[in-house]
Order: sequence, then structure tokens, then C-alpha cells
Amino acid sequence: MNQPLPLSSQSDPYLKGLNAPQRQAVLTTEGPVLMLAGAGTGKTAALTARLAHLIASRRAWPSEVLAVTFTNKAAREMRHRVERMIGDAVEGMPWLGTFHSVAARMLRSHAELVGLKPNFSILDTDDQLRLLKQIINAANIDEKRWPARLLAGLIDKWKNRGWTPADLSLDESHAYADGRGQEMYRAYQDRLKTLNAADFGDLLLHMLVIFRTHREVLEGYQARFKYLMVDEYQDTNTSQYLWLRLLAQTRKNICVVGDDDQSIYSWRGAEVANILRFEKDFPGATVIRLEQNYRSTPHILGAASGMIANNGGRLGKTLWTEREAGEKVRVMGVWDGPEEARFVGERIEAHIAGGGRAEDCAILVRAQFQTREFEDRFISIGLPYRIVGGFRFYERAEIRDALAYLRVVAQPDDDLAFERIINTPKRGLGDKAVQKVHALARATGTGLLTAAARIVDSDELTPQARRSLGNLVADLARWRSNADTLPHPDLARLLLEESGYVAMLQADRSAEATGRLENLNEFARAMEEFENLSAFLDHVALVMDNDADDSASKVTILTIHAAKGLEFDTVFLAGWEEGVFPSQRSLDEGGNASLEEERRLAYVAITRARRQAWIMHAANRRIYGQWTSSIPSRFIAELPAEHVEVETSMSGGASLWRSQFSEQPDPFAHAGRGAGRGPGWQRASGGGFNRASGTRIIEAKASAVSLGSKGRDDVAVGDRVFHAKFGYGHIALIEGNKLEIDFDHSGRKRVLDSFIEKA
DNA sequence: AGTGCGTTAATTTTT
DNA sequence: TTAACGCACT
Repeated sequence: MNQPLPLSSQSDPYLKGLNAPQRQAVLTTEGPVLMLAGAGTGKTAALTARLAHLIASRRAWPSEVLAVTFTNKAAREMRHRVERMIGDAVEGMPWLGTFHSVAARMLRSHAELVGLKPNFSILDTDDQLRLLKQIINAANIDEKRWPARLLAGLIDKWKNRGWTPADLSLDESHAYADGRGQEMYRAYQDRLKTLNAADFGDLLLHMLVIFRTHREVLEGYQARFKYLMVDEYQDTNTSQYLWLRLLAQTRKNICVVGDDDQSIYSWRGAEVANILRFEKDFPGATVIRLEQNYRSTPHILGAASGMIANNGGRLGKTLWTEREAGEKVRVMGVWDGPEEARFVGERIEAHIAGGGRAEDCAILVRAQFQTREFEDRFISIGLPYRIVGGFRFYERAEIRDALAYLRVVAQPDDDLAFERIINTPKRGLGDKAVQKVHALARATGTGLLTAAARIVDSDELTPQARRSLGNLVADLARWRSNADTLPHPDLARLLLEESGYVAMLQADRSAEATGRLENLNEFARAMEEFENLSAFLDHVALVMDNDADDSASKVTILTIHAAKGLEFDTVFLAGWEEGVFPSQRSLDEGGNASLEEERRLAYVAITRARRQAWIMHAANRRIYGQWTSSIPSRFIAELPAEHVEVETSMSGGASLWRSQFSEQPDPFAHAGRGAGRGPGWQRASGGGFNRASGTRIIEAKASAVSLGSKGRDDVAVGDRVFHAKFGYGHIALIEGNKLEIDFDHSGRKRVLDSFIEKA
């Protein structure tokens, strides 16, 4: 299957610095290739070199290679790196992009085959949800019992699987409103068609339908694409898989890259099975393993590898490195969430004091709510940080409003956008008026804007509403005519000014208003980089990121999902406790498959570290306002002992936490000072830890044990109390079951009331 | 039409 | 705990 290569290609510049398997991946151009690339093994380097090789060796023109990624960031990086290797030849790589942007590009050329116009809008999640709410209400379904979110999730899942409404099984249809799922899905698709809109799932699904129903279109693309390359193949969903398979069908020159151990997106439709059965799908595939890791120390790799070995059904890889041993992974037990944050803060400060850089440190959490604790702490000690994720630029209200205006100008049928702006800024058009416009639109089968224009000529509305709506319709018409002559950033500025939107924000005295105005300026400025309005709107819909890289000298706090693909010198893995990580939800539902995905997540987390990984776990954590006692994550117990060093910040010594791993019966056996087991210990044991009869705590680790939030009623502020670890003190504050106590020797601490006794 | 309160529910997130 | 949402009120 490998064709002989000219000797010269062995010395091509893009092969420089690649190891043997990487070179093989680059040079195996013909036939199916599965590149199994472990964490930190130089996958992107190999992938981009391969792309450069295909083009530089004239095997294909840039326009004849399809290269898809999941994120814009990955696509951008690939483009840049290829550019650096072979210069401007990539400029015309129209088919390097995300699945969605590539599919959208295709769909614009064939939109009419699925009943859309080429200028269709791409809806985001928010639009989608509002639309679904309307449809649910129209169908007389109780939205409380059957939330729009649920339906949105289902439709998303169906589209991910490549199912049109007609493909739904009875069972699937029953997942919503007693079997009305299919009906709702169909109604939604019909609405999208009349709105001339597509959601993200549609971009791929419509193309799949077109490929199936119009052979000639498929054949056109099959003929065009001589080579296919797919990044993060383990994250592909079924419809992406089917799409790829159709495109690869004739030439079979498809190279997929991925790592089954890093599949962490099954909840959004990713099928690990796609990568697991690649060799069956494409018989004769060349399998290349990238196993030399250039990122982490042997201890980090050893810890991660040992843990992931607990998963079944893996393709299997053996990561190795030439780096020197370095430090072991540190497992650190702390008392509670705030202490976890305090500890991490101190470590980072020490790191910086020792000449280290803040941006080399990262805190990885399982869920967003965990960031709060760190944020609070870092603010109070003045440690600069940034939180990745959260609100993105294009999701802010003012930006979405501005976009809605532009969308209506660009596409008058965009009812969702029109609805968003009809009374923003407030112009006295309330529900009543909007409903009338809706009714007319429905009755006459037109879009909202057309209906609005008509209703203005009638006496349906109150004079005030009529005048107001009339002005809006006239404004929109004027802006649309401006659109031909005015550069689009100026159009945006004009429109924001004339619509009264800017005035509305200027009148707003709140703290955020100034920031919003700035955002709008930034928004208009961002438009300048695009050729025209519709190019900009597409960019926003599909490329909704603005990675303002403000990482300079800041600690990064991010979820493990967001950290995939990144690396840091020192990584703090916070909240490794049963119920937090693995998450309670994954333990409750989803069974083993779900637990294994959590384990892969843990694997991704550990392998982000270059030099040092700290794994943190707290004995107590407040979750949803409830103080919860927690036990260390099972993943900690799975780390091979030789790569790990266990520590604790508790005065009782490491034994306290290590009890978890050595299966000692009592995790709090050493919490006191020596034999100091008073009644407080008994209360704690019996009340919170379910081990009164010597039950091994290791057996109780299935879920976290809630301590409840109501406090005891036999203590009051000022009372003198005894705590097994901190000794004697006075109660300074009572907050439910949480007490702040001024201890004689340990200062002020926050403790749970079940751990103290009256002195 | 806009504001205020009680109820409810609560991973992960890209496109 | 908190934040969002729906409903009721002014």
C-alpha cells in the first residue's frame, strides 16, 4: 500500500525533527491511515507535516485536500503551521476548517436541495431554544413537564446520529412528551425551513441527506478531494463519521488522528467506537502509533498510564519519554474547599517567589462551580488569574442584540433575530403588539417583518405601537439600502446609533453599561476584518471565539475539558473526590461507560503537566449550599504507588488521608492527637461517616455523604468548645452547621459542628 | 409594560 | 448557594 517515495522527500524540510513513526505518518500518503497519537506525542507536528508534504510533493493541490478539526483553534493552528512550512501555497486551502465550517461552506452551494436559500442563517443554541419554546407552546405541550432544553438535547442527539425526523424510531420519539418527539422534531425542521435557517446539527445532516439523494453532488466532492485528514477522530459523532465515510469511499485516502484514551465528549455525541473500529471500516489501514512523549516526566506518564489501564476496550499505547524522572505526582489532602484554594495559592506564590512564572501554572477542575473557590481566594491574596470558558464575547447580550439587527438587515426572513430586536431598546412594543404581528404572519404565511410592515398600515395596533413599529420597519428598510453603499462596520455603527441602542446604554448608569459600549465598539472594529456582512455573520455563527490572549503572567483556571490539548509546567488538579470527580452524575447514571469516561478525563488532566502534578482532595466541601463530607476519588487509589507521593496538610499527618488507600478502617482515626478520641469523634463517626460499627470506609465510597445543613441547637456564639484537632476555643460565628471558632492555639478556623463538643 | 418575588434545579461545551 | 425562570402585581 505504501508507494515508494523519492529519496529527496526524506530530506524535505518538513520532515526535520520528526521521529520514525511521525515520518511514517507523513510519508504514508496512500490508503487509510490511523494515527494513534498519545498525549504529548507531537500529533499536530505530524499532521501538519503530512499536509505540507501532500501539497509540496504535488500529490494534491491545496484545494484538493479536506482537513477537518473540531475547534477553530485547532484549524487555525494547523493552517499557520502549514503556512510556515510551505509558504503561501496554503492560502487557497478552502477545505481546511472545522467540521461545521466546511459543511456550511458545502451547504451554501447546495442549499436549495434541502429547501434553503444560499444565504440561510445559522442559529445558535439560544435561537434554537426560543424557537423550540414557541413550537412546544403551539403544540399545547406543558413546557414545564417537557422543557425545551430536553427537546433541544434530543434533537441534537438525533442529528448527531444522522437521523432525520423520518428516521426516528418509536422509542426515540417517546423520549419526549409521550411519543410526540418525532412530531416536534418535524415541526422544528419545518420552521427552520421557513425561517431559512439551519442549526449546527443541520449543517452536517443536510449534507448527508444531499449526498444520499443527489449522487452527482457526492461524486463531485469525491472527485475533488484526493486526500482527507481528520483531527481528534475519537471525538467524531455518527453523522460526521458517515459524512467522512461517504467522502472517502472512492479513493480511501483518509488519515485520521486520535487517541481513544482522550475521548471525553460522548455526552455531546462523540462515539469512541468510530476510532475503535477504524480498521474494520477501512480494511488494510496502516496503523501508526505515536508513543514517544515530549511533554511530561516519567512519573507523570507512569501515574497516568497506570490509572488509565483500569479502563477496558482500549486500543492500547505505551507512552515513553527520554526526559529524566523529575518529581513524583503529589497527592494532597486538605480539610475543605477554602483550604484547597489557600494551599494552591500558597504553592503558586512560592513558585513565583522562586522565579517561576504564573502562566506556567494551571488549576484544572471537573466542573465550573469549583472555580469560584479559587477565584475568591486569589482575589483576596491578589494573585492574578484568568478563568477560561464562561462567557464568550459573542454570547453577551449587547453583542447578540447588535448581531440580531445585522441579521435582519442581511436576511429579512430571520424572524428570531427580528423578535429579539423588536422591543430592544424599549420602544413600547409589548407582548400584545408582538402577538398581533405573530398572528398576522401566521395567517398570511409571511415572515414577521413583512407582517409588521403590513400591520402598520392597519388599525390593529394602538396608535403608539403603530407609530413605533412603523418607525422600526422604515429604519430597517433604510439600513438595508445603506448596506449596499456603506462599509459594513459603518453600517453597524450607524444602526446602533439610529436604533437608539447606544442611547439606551448611555442612559444606563449601571456599572456594566460602559463595558457594553466598549464591547460594541470592539464589535464594529472586529467587522473590519471581513469582506462583507454575510462573511462576518458566518464567522460569528461558526467561529465564535475571541481568544484575547491575556495569559501573560496569570494563573489559568479551567475545566479539564477546556484544558484538553494544552500543557503547563505545573498543574493542580482540584477536587479529586467521589461525587465531584468522578462526578455524582456519572456515578448515578451511565454505568461503567460513564465511569470510564471520567477516568479518561482524569487521564487527560494528569497528562497536561510537564513537570509537576498536584492532585488535591478535600475532606469537606460545600455543594449547592450543603456541607458535604467527601472521600478521595477512586482514581487516586488507582495511581501506581511508585509514581505518587501522598501528603496532607492536616496536623494528624499523612496517615489520615493515606488511610483511604491502605484501606484502614477509619479515615479519621488519626485526626485527633494520638488517642484523643472524645465524644466528638464518636458523633462525627456515627453521624457523618457511617462507620459506627467499624464499616470500612472504603466500602462506603460509592457516594459522598451529606451532613445536612441544619445546625445543632445546643451551642451558641461564645460557648467554649473542644475540637479533636484544633483543641479548645470559643465559638465566634454560627452558620447552619458550620462554625467559626477562635481556637486558643490554632487561631480562627471554620469547622463543622458535628466535630466539636461542649467544653 | 415593567418590576419584584417565589419556585426550581443544578457536569463537562464546541460548533 | 445561586441563578434563572415564570408568574403575579403595580
